[in-house]
Amino acid sequence: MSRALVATESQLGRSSTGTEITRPSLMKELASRHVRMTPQRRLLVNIIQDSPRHLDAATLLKMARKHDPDIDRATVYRTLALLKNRGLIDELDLMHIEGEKHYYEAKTNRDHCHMACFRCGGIMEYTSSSFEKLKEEMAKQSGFHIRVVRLEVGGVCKQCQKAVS
Amino acid sequence: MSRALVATESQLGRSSTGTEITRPSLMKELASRHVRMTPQRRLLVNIIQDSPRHLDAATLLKMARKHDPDIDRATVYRTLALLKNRGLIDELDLMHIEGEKHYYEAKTNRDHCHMACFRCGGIMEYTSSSFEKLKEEMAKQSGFHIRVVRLEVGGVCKQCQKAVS
DNA sequence: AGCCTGGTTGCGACTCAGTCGCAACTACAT
DNA sequence: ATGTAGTTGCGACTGAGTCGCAACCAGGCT
Repeated sequence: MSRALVATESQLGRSSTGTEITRPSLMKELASRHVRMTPQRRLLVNIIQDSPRHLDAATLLKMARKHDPDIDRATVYRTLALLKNRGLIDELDLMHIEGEKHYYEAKTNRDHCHMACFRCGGIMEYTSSSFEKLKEEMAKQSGFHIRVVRLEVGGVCKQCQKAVS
Repeated sequence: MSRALVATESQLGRSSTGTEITRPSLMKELASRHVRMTPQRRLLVNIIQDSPRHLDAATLLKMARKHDPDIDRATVYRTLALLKNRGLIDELDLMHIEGEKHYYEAKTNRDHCHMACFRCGGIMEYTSSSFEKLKEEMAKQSGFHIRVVRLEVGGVCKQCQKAVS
């Protein structure tokens, strides 16, 4: 009932716990909304969908170029904007642990929090029913219609605390 | 006990509710930590401390130049970094509602959440004991030592929902 | 299957936030 | 009053992201 799910990832990789968190198919979502599909978009969307880690625009571009060397930076940004505006991906800052860039991930069925370790740079994901309750409470008390929520935490992870610094 | 405090601000101004949220003196904090004080820092720190709104670096620079026309951009950034690293100010994105810049505010005694309205651009602040509890829960369950928390919400505020769009 | 057209792409030039190295300067401990 | 480590202003730089434009093409229509 109030079981928390904690997933660790080393560096910026993301562990797949597979149990509670699921991601709807971006391609299907786009098709059902009659968004025009191009080879470039297909490529980018698939990379995002399948990525086990949080991607920034530059990394996404690099990965895409392995399959289509001619794909452009602008296309990457435009596709990310498209997905973001349609609420299909979330944009993260991950506490700017590696500079000012943004990270993206396919939206999951449950909102989750990202905890960034200032020592090792690792990112942990965290979901709990308390988070869901807080969201509800906020919406109710403020009358706000919530569209996106971003909860990010910076600090030192368990492992790095143990390690004598 | 679980009373929520909701403060509204028009545009990017911030309403001072005065009741629960307080801000310790930055100047005193810096003095007690033996941070070297220069006229430039005094000026910037005072502006930040007294500001009723969330400031970005460019605005802070502009305001500072009214008193010291020679103060430099780099000094502003360096002072912000200094305050941030010492945990005296919080850095906010406010959901990038006005571009990629960052906003800053003197750290308050209680963490609070920022709710950004995509329609009117207004920012609301929100504190509640549920938020405090969630923080505790996260720290406990994950073993993370939390240093900074940022909870940001994007959506449509009460007023803008009423207004026929 | 072929055509049309509005949406999409690649390109190059641009903006804007933020950083850095360096020489001149200064807060403050002595 | 002095010495020096820390700070400032400056200018050049980086890196993320945007924009206007001409060429291109997805997909609806025939």
